[in-house]
Amino acid sequence: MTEIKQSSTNFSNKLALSDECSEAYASNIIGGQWTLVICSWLLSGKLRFGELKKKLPGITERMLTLQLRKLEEHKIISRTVYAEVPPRVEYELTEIGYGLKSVIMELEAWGTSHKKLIGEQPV
Amino acid sequence: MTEIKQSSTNFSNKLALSDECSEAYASNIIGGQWTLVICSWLLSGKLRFGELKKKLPGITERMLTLQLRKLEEHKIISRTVYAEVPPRVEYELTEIGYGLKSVIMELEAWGTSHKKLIGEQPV
DNA sequence: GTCATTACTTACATTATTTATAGTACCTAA
DNA sequence: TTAGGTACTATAAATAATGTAAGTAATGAC
Repeated sequence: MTEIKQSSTNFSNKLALSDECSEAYASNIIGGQWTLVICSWLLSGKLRFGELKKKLPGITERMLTLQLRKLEEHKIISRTVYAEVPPRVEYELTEIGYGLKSVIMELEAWGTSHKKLIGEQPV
Repeated sequence: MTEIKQSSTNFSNKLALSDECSEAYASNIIGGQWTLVICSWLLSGKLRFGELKKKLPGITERMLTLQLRKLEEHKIISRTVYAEVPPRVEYELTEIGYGLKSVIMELEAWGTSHKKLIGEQPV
């Protein structure tokens, strides 16, 4: 967020990886702290800024804004502003955004079984 | 890596999210810069430290070590040391680690189509 | 004795991401 | 006139992740 330093090694590493590995590319896009959770909420329908905020306990408005902007920039969500007062802004998954559904489901399934495995660990 | 500050807001946010969202949990585990790429290389068989290093242009030994340690800690890979000189260490996916295959494939598919979509964007 | 090889470790520096806190514009309703 | 709701923005600070550079142990080849 804020500003990325395009001369950093980190930047060029990410670029190179993204270039040759689609999974690294995808991970860079959706890897943010709240990104996937936002998407998974949006999977069940459009939501307003304030509604998302309520669903994500602990997120700051700044973080939510940043993540939404990033998602919008990557065409994963669309943003609709209604010229009302007080303002109303709705966020909705785009088609490619909705395509994340299977990714999210796989991740969720894996996460669940991993949690279970670790939980079973003999102490 | 290094040390996580367990009193930070970030830490408790991650904990809370991981707790209620398996996809956020999974993302925390495999979200590292090189994690998925390492796993995807290991999907096709065990590899030595030096072999991995060659396959990941740009990674430093420190980073590779850190990521491997983290993966090992999460039981995603196993580490076998052969008492030889010079030393030989092999890394291999565990069963749960191998379970990441479908996650990786979904991510890769999504990444590919996203790349294509963005590439088509009218300038 | 010296060098090469391998898989690391250590100390430190830099960059990136996340959090904290306060403030803004707009109109409405009291 | 004042307060209130909504969706933000600005700035600074804290935390986390990554990178740089150098060094280590063991042993066999020379």
